[in-house]
Amino acid sequence: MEVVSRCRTLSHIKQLHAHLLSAFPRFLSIPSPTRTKLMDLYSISPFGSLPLAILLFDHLNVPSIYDLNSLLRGISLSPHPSAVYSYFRSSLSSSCLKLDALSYSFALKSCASALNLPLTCQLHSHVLHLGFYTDARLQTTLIDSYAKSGVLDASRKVFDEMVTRDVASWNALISGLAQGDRPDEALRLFWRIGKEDDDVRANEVSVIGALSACSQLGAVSEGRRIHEFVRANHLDGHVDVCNVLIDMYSKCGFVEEAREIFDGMECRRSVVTWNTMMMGFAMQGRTHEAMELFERLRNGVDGVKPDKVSYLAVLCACNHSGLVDHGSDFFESMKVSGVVPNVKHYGTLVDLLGRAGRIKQAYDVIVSMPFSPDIVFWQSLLGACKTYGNVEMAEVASRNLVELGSRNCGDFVLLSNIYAAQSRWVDVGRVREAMKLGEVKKVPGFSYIEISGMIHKFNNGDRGHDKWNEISVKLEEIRFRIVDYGYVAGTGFVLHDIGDEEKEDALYFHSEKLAVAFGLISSPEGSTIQVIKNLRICGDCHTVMKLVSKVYNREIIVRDRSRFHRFRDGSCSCKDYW
DNA sequence: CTAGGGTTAG
Repeated sequence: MEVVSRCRTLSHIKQLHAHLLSAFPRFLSIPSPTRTKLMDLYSISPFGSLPLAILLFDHLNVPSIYDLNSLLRGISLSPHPSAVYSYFRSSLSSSCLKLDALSYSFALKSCASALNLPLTCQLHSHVLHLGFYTDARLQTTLIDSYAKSGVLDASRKVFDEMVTRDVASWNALISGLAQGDRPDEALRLFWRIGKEDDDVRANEVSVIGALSACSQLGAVSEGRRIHEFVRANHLDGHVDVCNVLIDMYSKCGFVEEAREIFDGMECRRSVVTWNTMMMGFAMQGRTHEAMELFERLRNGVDGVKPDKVSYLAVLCACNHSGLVDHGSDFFESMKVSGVVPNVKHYGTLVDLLGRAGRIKQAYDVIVSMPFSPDIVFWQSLLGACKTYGNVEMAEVASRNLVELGSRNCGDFVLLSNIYAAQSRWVDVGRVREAMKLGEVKKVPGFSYIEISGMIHKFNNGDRGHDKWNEISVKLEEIRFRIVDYGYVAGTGFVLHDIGDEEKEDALYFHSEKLAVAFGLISSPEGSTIQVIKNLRICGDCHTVMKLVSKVYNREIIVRDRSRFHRFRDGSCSCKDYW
């Protein structure tokens, strides 16, 4: 058995197998624990020997539950984990095999990866009937399966019902909440670790979940608190923890701090480390630094090579600063180095070409790609058409968006604005009619803003905010001051018009306007206003932000998806944008 | 005898 646990490569396993066959006449006569262990090795080894394990299993006259479980384990780790269920099902009807908690655990895991919610529920009720429900690891698997199927309340329920919880149970729920768009709850749960269950301490997985929640919220102060926790508990020796710290600081707008972590790492950097750092620079438009890192990576530092995400990062960096030719070169060199471009690479290339005004070229890429374009491609092309006033291509893009079933009001508004810019009012009316008829989904706009360590969430047209009176007074003031400055409000952009659903453009701007006004009343003069996770920065909103930064002499940083816009003294770091 | 929780991406 000792020899078995030392097997590290496929040839080791095969040697062992041969050795066992020389001692025993047949595979079937190898005594059970050893035989099962051998199967287990074949089953879970990362060298593609799972088919061999399956072959051996099918060969067994009387497989034990151990044999079955080691097979299920291997399949659940393979690229096709849903195959677990066919073995599971056939064993359900077999009389000689009694499935145990472990078998259910693997079956549940495969449900989660297949996003099969009904089956998850069914297995859950089996588990209850069979009396396996008290098994903590099985319950953790249930939490995870429900979370991956998007039913976080069910995960919570299982979590609350648990009698004895360990770190993994906490982590399963924290990660579930963080990935399921409920980052604030994830953070609250993180700080509860160790407070109610004795002997449970947060570990590296817990902080990874909590930090990824911070990145989503753009909550630096919270992130710093967790960073402190990481240092105090000596968790900063883990590469993955460092990666998430880099990501958190970058996504909150503090690349410098991300860089400090990157440079000061005591453990070896992985590709993910490099990619995360490059993405951080790309988001901020610091293209040079991103490209420099890419070159170092290409020269094989840290013993790692660029992968598809590395190429994506460098493409994003080029996109952000409008370096079309560099971007195209990277795209070509990626193909040469054997990295196959995927949707995201093509998406970035198309966006890059479109923003640079090479609309026809962008269109040619879309129609000649090796796969069919999704909604994002046409949205990106439509955005470029708006910038360059290309009505013909805008109509092509819109037609494709409708065909792909887009219900996003932004797509319609964009087309309408393109017509409006050409004074084609009949067409504008036609688009607005179509919006009313076509059940176009109104995007619930919201944004987060951080002011002295506190995160505030603003909803679309949020008149119910407790500072509403002050905010509305401030909005009026902003309006007058920027009008004095010579700004003429364009279509739909009326600062005091919050909550007016009749004006489609207003749909986008509410939360930004609220957040900026709130920032101006709540933060000390001269300080930076950080608006995080905005709906969309476009057109008039961009203009107004620039003016506010000049008129009020304040820096405003806005994160719009994967881009940071830094408004300062009347200009913006995103020059290629509008 | 075996098991559960994790980071980068248009």
